[in-house]
Parts: sequence; C-alpha cells; structure tokens
Amino acid sequence: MIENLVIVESPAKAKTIERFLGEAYTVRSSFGHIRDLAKKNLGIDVDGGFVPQYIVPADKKKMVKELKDLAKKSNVVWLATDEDREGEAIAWHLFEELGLEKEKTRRIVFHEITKNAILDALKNARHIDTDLVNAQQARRVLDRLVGFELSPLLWKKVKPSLSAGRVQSVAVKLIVEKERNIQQFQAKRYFRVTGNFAVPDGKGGRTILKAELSKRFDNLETAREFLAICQTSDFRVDNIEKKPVKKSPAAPFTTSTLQQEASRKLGFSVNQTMSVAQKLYESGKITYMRTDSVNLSKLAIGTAAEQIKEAFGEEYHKSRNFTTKSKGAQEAHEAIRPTYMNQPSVDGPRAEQRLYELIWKRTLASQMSEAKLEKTVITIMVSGAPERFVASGEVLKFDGFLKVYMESTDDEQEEETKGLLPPVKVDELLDRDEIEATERSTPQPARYTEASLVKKMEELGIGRPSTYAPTISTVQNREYVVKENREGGVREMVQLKLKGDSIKQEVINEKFGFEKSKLFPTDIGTIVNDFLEANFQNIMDFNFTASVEKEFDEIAVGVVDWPTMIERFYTPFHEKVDTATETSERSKGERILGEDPESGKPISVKIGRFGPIAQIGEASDEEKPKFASLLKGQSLETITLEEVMDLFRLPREVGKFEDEDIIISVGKYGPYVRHKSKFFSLANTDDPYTIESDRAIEIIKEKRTQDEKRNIKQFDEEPDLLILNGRYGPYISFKKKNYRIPKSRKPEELTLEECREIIEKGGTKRKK
DNA sequence: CAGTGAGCGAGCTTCCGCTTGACTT
Repeated sequence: MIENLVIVESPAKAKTIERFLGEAYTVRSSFGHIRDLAKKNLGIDVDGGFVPQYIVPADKKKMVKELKDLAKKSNVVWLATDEDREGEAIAWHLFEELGLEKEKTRRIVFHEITKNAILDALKNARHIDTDLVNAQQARRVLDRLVGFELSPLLWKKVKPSLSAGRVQSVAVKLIVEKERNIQQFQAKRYFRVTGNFAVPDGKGGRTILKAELSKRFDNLETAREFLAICQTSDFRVDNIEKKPVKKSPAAPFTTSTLQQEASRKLGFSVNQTMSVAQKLYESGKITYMRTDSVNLSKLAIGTAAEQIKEAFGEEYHKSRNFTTKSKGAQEAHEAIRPTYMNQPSVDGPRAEQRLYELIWKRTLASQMSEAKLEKTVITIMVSGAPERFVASGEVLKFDGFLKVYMESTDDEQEEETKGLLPPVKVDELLDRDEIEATERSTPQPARYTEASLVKKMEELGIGRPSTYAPTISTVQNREYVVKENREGGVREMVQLKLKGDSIKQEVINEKFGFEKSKLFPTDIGTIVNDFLEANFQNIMDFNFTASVEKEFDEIAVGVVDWPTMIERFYTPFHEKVDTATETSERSKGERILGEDPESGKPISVKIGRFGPIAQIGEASDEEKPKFASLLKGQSLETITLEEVMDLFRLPREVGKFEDEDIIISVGKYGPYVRHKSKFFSLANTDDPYTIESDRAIEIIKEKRTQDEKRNIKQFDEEPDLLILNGRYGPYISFKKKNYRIPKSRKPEELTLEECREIIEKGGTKRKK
C-alpha cells in the first residue's frame, strides 16, 4: 500500500517535490496532458451537442497504466497539476482515466516549488473545478473545429498538407502585413544638422561640444541656406538645464522576455533558448521555463537580497514585486529565475552557462536599486536664424542595477553615446568648429525576428509560453514563412560640411536594408493568408483570441454553458466553410504581367505544382506554354516583367571545359553549374545571368578539391565502397547505404576486409 | 539533390497546449 500518491505535470518537478515531502509521499508525473481528442472525424460529436471523444495516445498508454496501478494501491491521490485552465483539465482527465474515487482524491496547487508552498498546499486541498475544466474543453474543441475545418479547405483550394489555426494563421498574417507595409513604405529624405563647438576645457586645452539642430531640413537647398547663415553667425549658450533621471530594472524573465533577450544578447533562436533552458531546468539550476509570470517567491527575493548586500552593499538593494501586464496571463508558475541565487555561474556547455548567467543577472538586477543619472541639456542660439542647437548628455551618478544588467531593445537606430558635456556658462560665446548637414532617410518598418514575433503574439494574447517556439517552427515548416538574411542596397546621400569659411559638398554611399535572420512571408504564406482573410475575417482578426478568451472566462466562472458558446461560434463558422467550399476559386496567386514581345503571348506568374513559376502563353494554346521557376527571394506579388524575362534566359551555355559543355541554370536548390552531368552550386555572390566560363571552371575545381577532403579512403577493387567524412564524423558508404565506424578504429587505417566486416554486421543498428 | 508544370485516383495531410525524449552514419 502507498499512503499518498502525488501527481504533477513535469518529472523534474516530481523529483524536487519528492525530496521535500519525504517517505510518506510517492510523487509521479503525467508528462503533460494524458488524453486528447480522437483524430478521426474531428473527435467531436458535432450534432450531439459537441461531445468530445477523448482517447489516450499510443505513446502515453504505458505511462497511464502505471499511474492507474499506483493509484489503485494508494490511500489518497493528490492531483497537483498546475493552477490554470490546462492544469485543471489534466487533473480532471487523470481523475476520469485513472478511475479515481472522489473521497480518496484531493486537488492541490502551488505556484512555486518551495517546501513551504508545498506544505501549505497540502493543507488547502479542494475539489476539481468543473467550470474551469469546461472552459478548457471549450478552448480545445474550438481550436480543433477551426483547425480541422479550415485545413482541409486549404487542401482543396490551395495545396495539400497545408494548415490553418487560430494561432498560426494570425502569426503568418503579422508577417504578411509587415511585408506589405514595407513594400508600400515611402522613405522620406531629410537633412540632419550637427554642430561641433570648441570649448576651453579649463586646463588650457580645448574640447568639443557636439550638438544637433532642433530642426531638420526637407531638401538640399534649405540645408545649404542654413549653413550659409551659420558661416557668418555667432553661437551663444542660451540655456543650461540639469535634471535628475532615474532608470529602473526590468522585471524577471518570463518565457517571452527570455526568448527576446537571448535572441538580442546571445543570438539564440527561440528553439535554442527553450532547449537550453530545458537542460538548466532538468538539472535543477533554474525554475520552470514555460511561464507568463514575473512573480518571484519570498525565498528568491530573500536570497537575492543577501547576495546583493554581500556583493555590492546595502545601498544597492531594493526589494520589488512585479505584476504582469500581459494579456491572458495565467501565472501558474514563478518567473524564470536561478534556483540558487548565490550561484552566479554554472558548469556545463557554453550555451547553458551563457543563458544561466543572463537569467541570474536579470533576476538579481530586478531586486536592485534604480540607477541615478543627471541629464544635461544645453541650448545654443544662432545669431542669424531662429533655429537652435541642442546638446544633451547624461552622467551616471549612481549605477545601481546597471552594475549587473541592462536590457536591450530591438531598436536598430544608432544612438550616439552621450557622456559628460564640457563645462560652459549661459551667455558664453562658442567657437564654431564644424557644422554638417547630412542627408538621412526615414527608416522602413522593422521586419520581425522570431523573438520580436513572440513579443507581438504575447501582446495580442495569441499562443502560450509552451507554444511560442513550436508555433514559430510550424509556420516555417509549412513554408508560410522563411527566416533568412537578405542583402540590402546602396544609396547615395549628400553631405554638406561647413568648416572655416567654406562649404563643401560630398556624396556618401550608404548601405541600407540589410536583414539578418528576419522572417519573410513566402508566396504560399501570402496566398493562404489572403484566402483566409477573404473568407474568415473574424478568425483572422487580431482580437479574435481575446474575445473568445472572454467567453472562456465566463464559462470558467459558471455563467455560460460551454456547448452553448461553441454552438454560437460554430454555426456561422461552418456555414462559411460550406460557402467557401462551393463558391471560391482555387487560389494560385496568378498575376498577368504583360506580353512577350516575340510571340505576343501573355506573360504571367502563379503557384505551380512545384512552387512559384513564370509562364509564357496559356495551357489552352496549341503550343505548350514555356515555364520557368522563380528564384529565391522573388515573390509573385512584387516580381516585375523585366525580372520574369530574365528567368527565360536560363539555362545558358557559357563555354567548354575538358571538352564538355558548361551549362548555367537554376534548380530547386538555387543557381548551379552543370558539367559532365554533375552539379556545382553557385556562390551567393555569383549572378547566373552574367557568370562566365572562367568563374564557372573555378567553381568546378573548388568543389573537386572539397570532395577530395571528404573522401578519406577508397579501394580500387571495390569502387562502390567509400570511407567518407560527413556531418557526424567519418563513415562508410556502400551501395547507397551508410555504416557507422566503431569509435575505437582510425578510419584511414581500415582495410577493405575490415570495412566489409562492419557492413556485414550492419553497423550499429538503430534501437527501437 | 538540381531538368518537372498531363491526368487520374487512392490515401494521407490538419488544430492548440501540456509534457519529454530520440539521436542521425
């Protein structure tokens, strides 16, 4: 017999709790949800009042049976799943599936994994909250209905295997809309004027006071006029204003803010952040990493305080409690923090060390004093013009939390570092050193990174901490969105410089528009988005989730009956699905761009069977149309007639090498050189339209030497058998199959006999 | 691994939110 069986969601949590509770308690985990809707026929009896059909997935059966056996032998079963909608539902599914008896079952919750919190929870047991469970059932059923009715519609109207859903479709919409904003964006040019003034530094030397003109000029003429006035003007200090400024630390990490900061400071993808955090959590170094709470336990606040006072002194400490601002936060856990605040660093892989350090610093800083700065603003009058120059500087009076941590921003605008300003007095006349008017361009809207998309989704209340990373993977796996780098362009900017008595004009080449690891919509993503927008406006509305969440809340407090709410949503929704099935055309994103000057046939672009293509002529023509695939980075929406005509210039023959033709073309994996029926990829910097034979031969030779390095060894008597160097180290390749080489052997010393032996044994087999 | 773009039809794809493994040759 077992006295007490406690069931939590996570095995790492189970281990910790078992330690706190002692021998009278057996602690197990459910590994999240144990049941889900059946996949066949929606898994919902729509006509019978939306009755869900739950099943235990195959990979959970063994675990559920084990729990069931343990539960039978237990006097009391404590359901200690998370205190939120999903956690309550997991408790209920456990109750149902394990066949628990009400008198022997207790529902308990805790928000932090500390001994006191757990002991406290045991004293405050309650029953399962059926209303809250119903709110979860409504959420689950709604998501299934939306996902499993919209996706098949897309298979019919766009392309097989596509998907749509309450969360992913809105995430794609954000990216599509951003791209369109950028396409429509009209940059404005303007002139920014800066002045350098020489000031005695009080030690016999001179120092420079940098200031910016409060006005920007729209064009070169007005900027030049102003500089001409400056030529003969005096510059006098008009006003000096000093004021104290305080900076406060950011709240401790949630999943979303951790993903953002790890992206900005460490360059991690959201997936990478989560898997590294998972490792830290499993080894007991940090608290749970999927959370929307900024709350810290009393224990953490206490140990942080000790740590701060000891390391930096009393004046650096300020205890704070943060409250969450994010929509729909359920706060079932603590913020993400180190388990032990007195450990500034940990052992382990570099990525774990770095992420841990980030978490430690952020948590510590959140309990530290504000930084105190003194901000100084100096205004300078120009005798010949009404405009004024303004110089501003900041001096750190007390560093406070900045001693350990400073939050980064997504803003890419270069902020000039402003330090201490030189000592000047009101009415002092300044020596003009140099005045510059530099042409600038208003910045285009910033494309999303993975992390900034998560931030936006959190703001809209779309998705949960456990789904941000998987959703971002889904939209990329479906090829709605691609993450990539894109080359920018170069533009000419005019600069005017007034130095001494002369004004010089110069043209500067400025790079712009370079994008690194940004999210771009694909043609399919755009077409699916437009199709959904045209037919399901309500689901694509950014407020859809927020408004259904309100209804789930009403179910959770018992005001609304859940099948009624679902019925209200489903009836009009299903009608729209039916209408779209019958009336909408297949969406191919077709655009007609013009006529082929040679044949007079129409030139168009659309989505073909294998992706975006350009086409000359129509399928109904006597002669078959000519086709060419679009290149990477080109899109149906923005490609021009000129660019399409270029596509038909491939494949090109550029010459001969070793008596065989060299052919340039573009395939599924980008531009390539073909020679002796072998393929060689072009580099990013090579242009398939202009590349000549010399460069093509160079590419062929480069690839050949590379292949030699890949080949470790081969045998004349058995040409099919190769010892190669691959992604996971050396291996044997034989008749299209690969075999692992035992670690104890040096690959270059293997004989043919030994290789055959390894093949015979089948290498190391995959374990099942 | 790279060229394709006819047509038919069977069988399959898909959601969100909880959780961890698996593991490449």
